[in-house]
Amino acid sequence: MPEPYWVLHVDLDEFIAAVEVARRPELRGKPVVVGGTGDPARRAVVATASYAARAFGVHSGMPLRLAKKRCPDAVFLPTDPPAYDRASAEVFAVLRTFAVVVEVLGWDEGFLGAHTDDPHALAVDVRRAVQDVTGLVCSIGIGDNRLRAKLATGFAKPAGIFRLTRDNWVEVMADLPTGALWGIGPRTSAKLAELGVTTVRLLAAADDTDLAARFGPATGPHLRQLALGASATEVTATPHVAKSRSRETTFQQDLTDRARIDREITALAARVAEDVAAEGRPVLRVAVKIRFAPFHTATRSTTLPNPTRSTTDIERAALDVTNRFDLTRPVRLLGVRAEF
DNA sequence: TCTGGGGTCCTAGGACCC
DNA sequence: TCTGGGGTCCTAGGACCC
Repeated sequence: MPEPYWVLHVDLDEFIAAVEVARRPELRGKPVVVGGTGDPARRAVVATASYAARAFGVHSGMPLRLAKKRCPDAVFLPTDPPAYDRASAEVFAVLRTFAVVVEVLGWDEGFLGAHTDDPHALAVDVRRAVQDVTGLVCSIGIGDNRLRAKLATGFAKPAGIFRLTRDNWVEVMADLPTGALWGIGPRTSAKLAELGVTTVRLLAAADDTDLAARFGPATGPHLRQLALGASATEVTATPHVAKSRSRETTFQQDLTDRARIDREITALAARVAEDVAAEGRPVLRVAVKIRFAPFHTATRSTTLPNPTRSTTDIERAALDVTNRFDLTRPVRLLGVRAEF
């Protein structure tokens, strides 16, 4: 009899903070907040907070200023993406030593597809190997599909292993708010609540026609599938091919000078062109993103007359698109994106 | 609590064509 | 006369995730 197929979701605990602590052992166990330049007075957010800092109510995505307020004694560190790239590569190298298919989801998480009679034993082995080789601690979710494996990890943390399948789905998930599902965020959760759908159980029992009317023909019914715990099972090692490349900057002081805006757009377009050149694929569209003070975001884009890899073409297109905005309001962020 | 940076996918309206 | 219906592309925005 063939061994059953399992999906494992491996997720590093407090990854970025853990990488920083690994090279500064004196910080172990202390509140550590990594984000921006490490200066909590500047416009930036928390990339990762250590568990000790989370105890003070600090979490990812929170403005550094607020993190400083909640946890004044925390050590604030700048982000160092190359260091996280290296640590991530080490972790995935360990995962690939196992007889599994490895799919990268991000710096600090991935899926494993495995044929095994004992997924728990496999998870124990993987967790030990990752810690032995890299010093980093991970949690592992075991599922009979991708969604359940991913959600299981949330119950496994920190440093644990949890199994979520069709057998315990209702018991574990049914009474949780819809926002507990992977793919339902605050907006969708609030809209569902307007329909009286507050829990996973109620969403699972909702009417597809009603959901389609509110969320669109594909998204509506898809939401109910999430509540049933249904999802794809396939894990693929095929490397991800980017569909776009972008660069954006939030300015410490809002921009009002038009010439300055054009210079910044040109610089961003040049950086994007550099990234694109490394990719070697021609660009089909160019988009510009502008966030006006206090926080309203607009985008404009254009399909290029001809596919191009040329820096000047990309810069010119970005400047043309920029011209289509009303630039009388102060600008907080500028971004340029190239699509393949 | 004044909210980064880098991505992806879906929706919807209008243009345009047959 | 002022009107069908389907298909596809373009564009802007919304929402989500790490």
